Formats: sequence, C-alpha cells, structure tokens
Amino acid sequence: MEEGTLTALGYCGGTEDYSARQWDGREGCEVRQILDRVADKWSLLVIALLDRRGLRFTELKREIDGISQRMLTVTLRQLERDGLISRTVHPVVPPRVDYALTPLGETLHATIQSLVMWTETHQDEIAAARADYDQRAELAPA
Amino acid sequence: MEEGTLTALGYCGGTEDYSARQWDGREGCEVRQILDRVADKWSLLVIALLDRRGLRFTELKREIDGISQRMLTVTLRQLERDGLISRTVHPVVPPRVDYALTPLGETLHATIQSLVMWTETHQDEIAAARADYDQRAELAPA
DNA sequence: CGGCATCCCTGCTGATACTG
DNA sequence: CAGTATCAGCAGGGATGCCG
Repeated sequence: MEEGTLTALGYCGGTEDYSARQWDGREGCEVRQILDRVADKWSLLVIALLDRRGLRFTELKREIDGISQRMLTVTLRQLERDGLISRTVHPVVPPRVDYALTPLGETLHATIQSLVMWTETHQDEIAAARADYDQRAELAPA
Repeated sequence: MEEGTLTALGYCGGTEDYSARQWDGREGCEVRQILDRVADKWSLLVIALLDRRGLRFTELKREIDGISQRMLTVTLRQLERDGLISRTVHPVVPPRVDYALTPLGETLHATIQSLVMWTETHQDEIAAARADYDQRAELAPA
C-alpha cells in the first residue's frame, strides 16, 4: 500500500508540499478529531507538564491552576485512551496514581513544547498587536 | 475565590530548562490565554490553511468544512487582533476580502504545521491505542 | 460577497457530595 | 488520595435575517 489514503484523511495527496494541498474539512475527519483533542486547552497543559517524570493526580491538579477535578480526570482519561499517557496505580493505602508520557506522548510533547515556547517568545508582540488593534477600533467609528 | 494575582507569566524562572520549571496555572496568565487562542479548534485550521497565499472569506469557509459563517468571522477577527493575520478589503463591486498571514503569523504557521504533521503521522497509532483501550474496557467491568 | 446582530439551545464545565 | 455521580449555569456556537 502506498499513500493510498481512504476518504477521511486530513490531506488528500502525496506526502510533501503540504502547503499546496487541500484540507479535508470533514468534521468526522480523523485528523481534525485528533487535532481537537491534542490542541485542547487542558490536554495541552497536561502534556506540556508531563516532561520526563510522572506526576500524581494531585500534583497535576496543583500545577494547573483553574482546572477542576472533573476536567482533569476527563482529560487524563482521554489522553490515556489515545495512548499518549500511561496511568499507574500503586496499591497503597492512600491511593497513589502516577501519570507519565508514553513514548508516543513524548513525541507529541516535543511539538507542543515548541508551541508553548512560541507563545512565550511572542507574547509581547501579540500584546502590542492587540493594543494597536484596540486603539484603532476606538478611532475608527467616527 | 480571591486569586487575583497580577503576576501573569507562563513560567516563573529563567529562560532555559523549561521542563523543570513550573507552570503558572493562573487562568489570567498571558501565556495560558494566548495558548488557548492559538490552540483553538478553528484558529488552528485557519492558520494551517493560510500558507503563503492569502485566501478569501468564502474560500476559507469552503475549505474548513463545518465552520459556520459566524465562527469564521469571529476567529478571523481574533487572529487579526492578535496580529497573526492581515485583512485586506478590495473596494470592488462584489466585495472581496483577503486574509493572509503576517510575518508573525508565519512563524506560528511553522509550529502549527508541525503539530498537524504530527497528527498525520501518528493517527494510526492513536487509532490503535483507542481500539486497545476500548476493548480492555469491555472486559474489565466484571 | 462579506459581515454584523439577534435569538436560542446544546453541552461543556464547575461545584458539590459521596465512595474505595 | 483519587476518583465517580449528579445537577445547575452559562457561554459557545448554529440558524436566521438584514445591510454595505
């Protein structure tokens, strides 16, 4: 089998020159679906946080301010289902559960890390652009 | 509910060894906010689509299946405000508006492209992981 | 064609309470 | 500690209708 993609893939051509290719917009599209999951608000933070060492449920909850217990649980379950993180239950009295990146998860981690770093690097430019835009908006409606 | 800290940065340390650093979890955090915007379901697709050549409103709408006119408009406005895309209005009879990446937007495009490619590359592994997880879930509840 | 305003409803999300 | 279950809210997002 070569690049014989079926119907619902993100791209519909060869393997290079992605830029010229068309997006499959179908909502059910596999790539779109995964992208939504992976680019999810909380998933992103969990993956970014889980670098090398595993973390306990509580540790994650503490690090990610603003996440509710429910959303953390849901997010972790999804990531586990997608094979991105592993869940290890230690049969001790105060229950202890560790979450860590799987090899697959680590490959994603790298990509996400670059996104995070991009954000860090350009936050000032964005802030400036916003200020600029907002100011212009105030002057325009005259 | 009295968490109104003003220090709102993503990281709280130096500039290296991001992995060991702590996330600022504060919701108002600048980085968190931008990350949410940038990792947004629709923003991601728009940025990924806008490679080099600009696209018209309608073209974007056609490419991104499932997006409503409203969400496309909203998304484009946000991206414009953030200085990631430019909006060019051509004063012709059937109105024509082109959207294109700004230099800043292009830097983001590269990062997002790698995320998209990651998804493409690993979609099979994820699908497999899901099937595996689901099957296990059926056997477990005894 | 492009885009804004309005209405409206779904479902995501957080808060709360209960178990192993 | 690490969840699950339940409920209520509110914002995200769709549908429609009207302008430039």
